[in-house]
Amino acid sequence: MFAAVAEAGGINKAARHLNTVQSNVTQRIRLLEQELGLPLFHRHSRGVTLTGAGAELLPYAQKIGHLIAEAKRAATDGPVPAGRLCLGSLETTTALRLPPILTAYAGTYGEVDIELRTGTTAELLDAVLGRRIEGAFVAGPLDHPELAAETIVTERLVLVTEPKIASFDHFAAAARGREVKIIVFRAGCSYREIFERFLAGRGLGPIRRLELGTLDGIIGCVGAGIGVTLLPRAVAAAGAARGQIALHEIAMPEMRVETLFVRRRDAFVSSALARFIDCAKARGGAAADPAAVPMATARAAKRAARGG
Amino acid sequence: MFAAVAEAGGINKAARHLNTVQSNVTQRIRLLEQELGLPLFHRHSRGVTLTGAGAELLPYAQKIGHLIAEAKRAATDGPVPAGRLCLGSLETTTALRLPPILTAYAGTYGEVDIELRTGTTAELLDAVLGRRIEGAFVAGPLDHPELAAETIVTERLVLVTEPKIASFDHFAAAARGREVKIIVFRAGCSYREIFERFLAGRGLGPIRRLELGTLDGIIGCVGAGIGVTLLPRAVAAAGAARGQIALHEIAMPEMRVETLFVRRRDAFVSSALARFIDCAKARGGAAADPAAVPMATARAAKRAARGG
DNA sequence: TCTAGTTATCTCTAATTCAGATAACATCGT
DNA sequence: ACGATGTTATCTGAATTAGAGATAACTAGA
Repeated sequence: MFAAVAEAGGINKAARHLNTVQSNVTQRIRLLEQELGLPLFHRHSRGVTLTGAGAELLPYAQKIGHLIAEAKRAATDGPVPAGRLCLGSLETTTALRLPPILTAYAGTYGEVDIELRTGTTAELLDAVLGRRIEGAFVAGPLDHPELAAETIVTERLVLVTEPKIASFDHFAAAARGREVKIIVFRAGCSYREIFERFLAGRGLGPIRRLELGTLDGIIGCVGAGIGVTLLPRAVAAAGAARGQIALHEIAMPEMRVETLFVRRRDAFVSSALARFIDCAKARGGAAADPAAVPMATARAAKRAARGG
Repeated sequence: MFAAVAEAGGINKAARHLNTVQSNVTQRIRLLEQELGLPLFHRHSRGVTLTGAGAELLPYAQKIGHLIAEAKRAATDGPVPAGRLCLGSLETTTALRLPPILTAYAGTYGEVDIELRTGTTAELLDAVLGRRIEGAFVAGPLDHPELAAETIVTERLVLVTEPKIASFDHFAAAARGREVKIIVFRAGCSYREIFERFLAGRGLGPIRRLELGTLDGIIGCVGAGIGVTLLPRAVAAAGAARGQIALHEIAMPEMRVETLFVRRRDAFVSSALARFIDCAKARGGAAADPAAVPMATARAAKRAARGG
């Protein structure tokens, strides 16, 4: 309750947030101050601010609160995954990599309710650090002392064009000085940033953007010559094998991107989360291919994508 | 309360330890189990033992308990040292090094109640790790991830004999095959172990031991030819300067001993403890010399000891 | 001056905690 | 076999505490 008041900046706001009334919060803060023998807040007309002693106490209160919540989770967690699992993922990863992972996981562990939110790498890392989600797929590389990361897949981005473009040089020649339309998943997609920097560095452009929500939509539009895109090779390979699109390797280090799964190092790993990470590592390489039936054929789809 | 029951191994014992009655503890454990929806203990006629879920919960409960205690200390701790300071020290250190530190500290910070317990290095480390004391003087070297250590003094042990023994070789010649009487502070004194290993390694002995509780007692006995001892050079130097005893250097790495002050790395450092560490580092080199008046002359005593 | 925001305090009810007494059970030693 | 001694579970009434509402007092800003 003390932590809630400190974080809300006022007893009233904290009371609303705690689903109780102001008088109650006031009383209990008063009792706490009495027990410690010193004031924890300065009261003024716009709320409260911490005193020195209060500032000393706050990190302990927060840690204690987190530990209590985590203790409950750890104690009630059984060997068989169950309960709610809150995860985060990049838009791109959600569309390209998550479907086979989720279908396999949901099929095996039906007792788990998965809650997924999408965001940028920065947003997701913040959510993980703030314990709002248990883990997230983000773009690497990453080095943070409080986070544990596992590489799910390392992929090579290739330029995807309509089939009649024979090589990257053809594309560059055609695009020089002319408008380039790029097709991306959504704003904030990390591939898009890489793509735009790449084009700008080559003096290609200006750029126009077209946003599409599905992988086959993007491949279809690219195949029809509406624009170009940047996709992991394995993801686009099936389309290329069907002659729908053409792939062009780009020899730049930025074209190697890795997808990581991150979680707080000090947080409890529920069995639901542990099995999810297993699942993600096992099936991370398999892309969502519209032609592939999810469950049993995920492995076959992966082989096909690589071979093609 | 849960943690107390788990640690005591029974509800009854825990109740006594918590200054309450058994029915109360039973009730609250029952409520906790009800809240979590699973049993935490197996009940049997000799008390209780943890279930799997209980074992998961215990470390959290302990951590939470420690954090609550520490939060109180951190919040109520002011910039001016006050309250109780629980420390530990080796017997030898207590006798040789602590007096000037304690008198200086007690003189400056009169509001602090110091509680001191003595023990071996292993006992003291265990007490620090178990949070029963805030810090302790122990013998180095030490490498433990949960402990922070500061070197208080590095000293060189010398053989102390009656004045008429001219050199170590004289002593060795006289002692070979004959009984050697060594004078030590108490069983468990780390100097004693070093000394006995050293004598055994040289084939000297057999050994007889005489225990004395004070430094000047030891020096007096050695001076009277009753036996020999091993002391830090700085400690024995004043006696040697007065011609009471003779010192003999021994060129062995084991004769370098360091005294460390250790504390838990993750524990809150009260201002009382912080100032004590300052004080110990500043005055750690000064030995307790019976001729020196503690307070103001501690520095002078140190100079004299070094110079002699 | 009035309004909208804040915290402090009082009061009454409901919930919880506490301590004691008792019951039920197992273990050990005679 | 039986009692002594230990254990936990349960019931009960008193004491304590938490909870919610109403009101007061205060401040900043319009």
